[in-house]
Amino acid sequence: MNEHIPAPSLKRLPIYYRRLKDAVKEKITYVSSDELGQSAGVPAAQVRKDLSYLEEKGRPGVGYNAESLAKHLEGFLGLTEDKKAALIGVGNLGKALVLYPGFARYGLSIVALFDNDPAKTGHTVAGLEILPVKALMNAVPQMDINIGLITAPAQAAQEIANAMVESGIKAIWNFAPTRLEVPDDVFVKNEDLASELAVLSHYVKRDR
Amino acid sequence: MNEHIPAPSLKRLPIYYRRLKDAVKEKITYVSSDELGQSAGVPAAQVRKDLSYLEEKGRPGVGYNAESLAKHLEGFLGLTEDKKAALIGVGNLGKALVLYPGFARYGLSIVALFDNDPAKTGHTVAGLEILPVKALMNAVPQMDINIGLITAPAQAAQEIANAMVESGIKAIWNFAPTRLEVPDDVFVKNEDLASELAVLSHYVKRDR
DNA sequence: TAGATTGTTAATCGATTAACAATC
DNA sequence: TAGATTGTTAATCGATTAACAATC
Repeated sequence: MNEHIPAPSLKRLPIYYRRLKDAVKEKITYVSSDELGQSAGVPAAQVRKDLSYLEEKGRPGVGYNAESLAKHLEGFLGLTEDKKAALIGVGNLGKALVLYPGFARYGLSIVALFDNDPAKTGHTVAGLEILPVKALMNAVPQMDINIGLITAPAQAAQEIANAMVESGIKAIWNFAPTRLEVPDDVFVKNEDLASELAVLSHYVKRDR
Repeated sequence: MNEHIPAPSLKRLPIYYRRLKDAVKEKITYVSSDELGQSAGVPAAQVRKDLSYLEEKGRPGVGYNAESLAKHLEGFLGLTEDKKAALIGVGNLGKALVLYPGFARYGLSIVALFDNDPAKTGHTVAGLEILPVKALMNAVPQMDINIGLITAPAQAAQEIANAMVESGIKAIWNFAPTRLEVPDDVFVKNEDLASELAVLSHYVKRDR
């Protein structure tokens, strides 16, 4: 209830959210924990446990009100707040994330691009001019940026993280395959495609 | 030892691997579990436990032989085998993954692109012609493809998965935000950026 | 030998799941 | 009322961590 929600539960909430939005679109009023569980591949009990960390309650014998729970999740997950992000490292992955329309649905907009390569600065991607990293310091307060995306090579990542921290960013989404040293009050979410690939890779190898 | 390695352990192995390769580059012969742990943000005991699922042993009082353990991990993770992938859904995310050079390092090469949008088929990305999805059936055995990447919209994902299964693909990396129904012998790794974003988002929201 | 670090066992921690009274 | 499904507690499961004898 008032406990801290575990990360695994938190990650399932957007899945439930999508299922609820689908239900709303189909004019279905109530969705059961069993149905929500199927969308995420977990048992109904898990869903109920996950939702027990929220304030919203279901109706015994009926299920959860799709519209109301979806709204609640929007608030809880912060989907409606406009989260503004700066992206540093405009390589292929960086470009893709800028052009990826999927983030907007979850309230994230990338509003500024940075790169230390002079061959890149000045150019434009998705209508945004690529700025030198030293411009970050002013841009963060000015544009009200609260998230930093690192899509630069591993060697450059720590230096970029330092610049982000210095500029006042408190949440970093790190796509570079390296561990970042940051102060305790800065949150880092590492996204390591190689780690994920390892699981697939190991499976494929075993398979023959 | 002969137990099945847990997924969390498996995901840490590529991180240790990178640290070992760095050590090799710097001509360091031995690396301790403590050093490996620092690169992954876990305690030394965790590293030793993770490595206990492999055959390779460390030397008490000394550490792990960097070159030898790196080699072993390459084999265990299947990094050296050329894993060939077909990518279906050549939108922004799809394009990015095709152009992303990071995969090659882990033995994955995307060798064929598919899309059902006739406006896209025939065009070329990274030297690969985009083919209609119905061409998958022949391409998989012909090109020895063993992994399928789905970067299409959610609505199209299940149909694409069906085509992949029918063509003989046994491992699917699904970037579409939906759960796929597949036979038991097909492995699906879901990659849900919205789930990951939820963790960041929730943190940012709390933060103010 | 003394110091360092391993491999492994046992203890701990935290997440998942089963079970069921409460309730719509 | 009968049937369905919730919220929550307790049991289970599995991963992490501490501890330490073994060993280089």
